[in-house]
Amino acid sequence: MTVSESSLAEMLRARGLRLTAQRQLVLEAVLELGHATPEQVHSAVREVAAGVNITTIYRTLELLERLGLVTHTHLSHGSPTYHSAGEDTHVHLVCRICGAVDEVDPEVFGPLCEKLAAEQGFQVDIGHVALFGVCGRSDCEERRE
Amino acid sequence: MTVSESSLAEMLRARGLRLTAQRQLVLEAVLELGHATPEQVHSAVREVAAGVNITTIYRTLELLERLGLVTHTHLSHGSPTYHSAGEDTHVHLVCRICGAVDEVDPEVFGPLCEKLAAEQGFQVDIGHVALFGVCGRSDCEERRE
DNA sequence: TTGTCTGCAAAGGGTTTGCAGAACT
DNA sequence: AGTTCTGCAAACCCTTTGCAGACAA
Repeated sequence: MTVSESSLAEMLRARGLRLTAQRQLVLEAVLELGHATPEQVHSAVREVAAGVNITTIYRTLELLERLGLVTHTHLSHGSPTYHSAGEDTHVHLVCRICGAVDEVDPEVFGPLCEKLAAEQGFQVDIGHVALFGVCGRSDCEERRE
Repeated sequence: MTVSESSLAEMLRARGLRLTAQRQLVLEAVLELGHATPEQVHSAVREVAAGVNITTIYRTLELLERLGLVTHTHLSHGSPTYHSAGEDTHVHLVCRICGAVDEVDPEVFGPLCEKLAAEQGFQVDIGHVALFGVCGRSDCEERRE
């Protein structure tokens, strides 16, 4: 995490941009939360710095995405969710019943991606994939959100 | 198409609901358009019946979905797209560059689904799947929307 | 100091809701 | 006639934009 913090400073500097408390806090929040909507990031940041505006969250998430530090995915209806764009790329499994979001190794997608590339010339963007369905949890129904 | 029309009447009647011109038009539009946002369905319906309100489109799409006649998917940012819930289930490939939406046989997903079911107990909802990536079209860039 | 960043307020797009009149059965 | 459905208008949620003051470099 501290690694990303310092690289944030460097990446910003390299582009003539500035390191601010807000930017550090937003990045930290995304890294900690795992999958979070702008709203959730906002809440997390607010716990540390109450005055931060939601507008800043949106602008900062966009910036961090341009810098390649985070990515977003549309896990279902409504707001997108942001997560770190680290090496640990993963595919999302979203449960239609309870809303749980599981992650699976993109490895599982290998054969499929190759097939699509070969037959359709389509390059799948693995980090952006979300599969909807029903999770196998025994308490799935109860967890319904 | 006429088949769906009459079954629409039956399905509605069976639930004490009513068949209206608007409902027939919305269903027709979805069937014809293939993949359409509420906005696009609205435009299509308006060409036949000018006075239909966007509110009615939303309410009708929701109804048709409850009846199992159509489904929706989130192909990218913004509005969802609706399509018929017929037998021709398909998976969507959305190009991040030009926005094209291709369809592929869900067959391709068979092995993956089995693996996820076996290893994670997750039942993938095939009709709801959208994969993002880059299509192989030679004129992809130019088609950019 | 200088140009970037932030907060605030307001606008914008898409979707939903309340209500009274219109329409289906 | 009795309900359901529709159109209209307004409310809502989420996101973006304009602008002046705050702040990093």
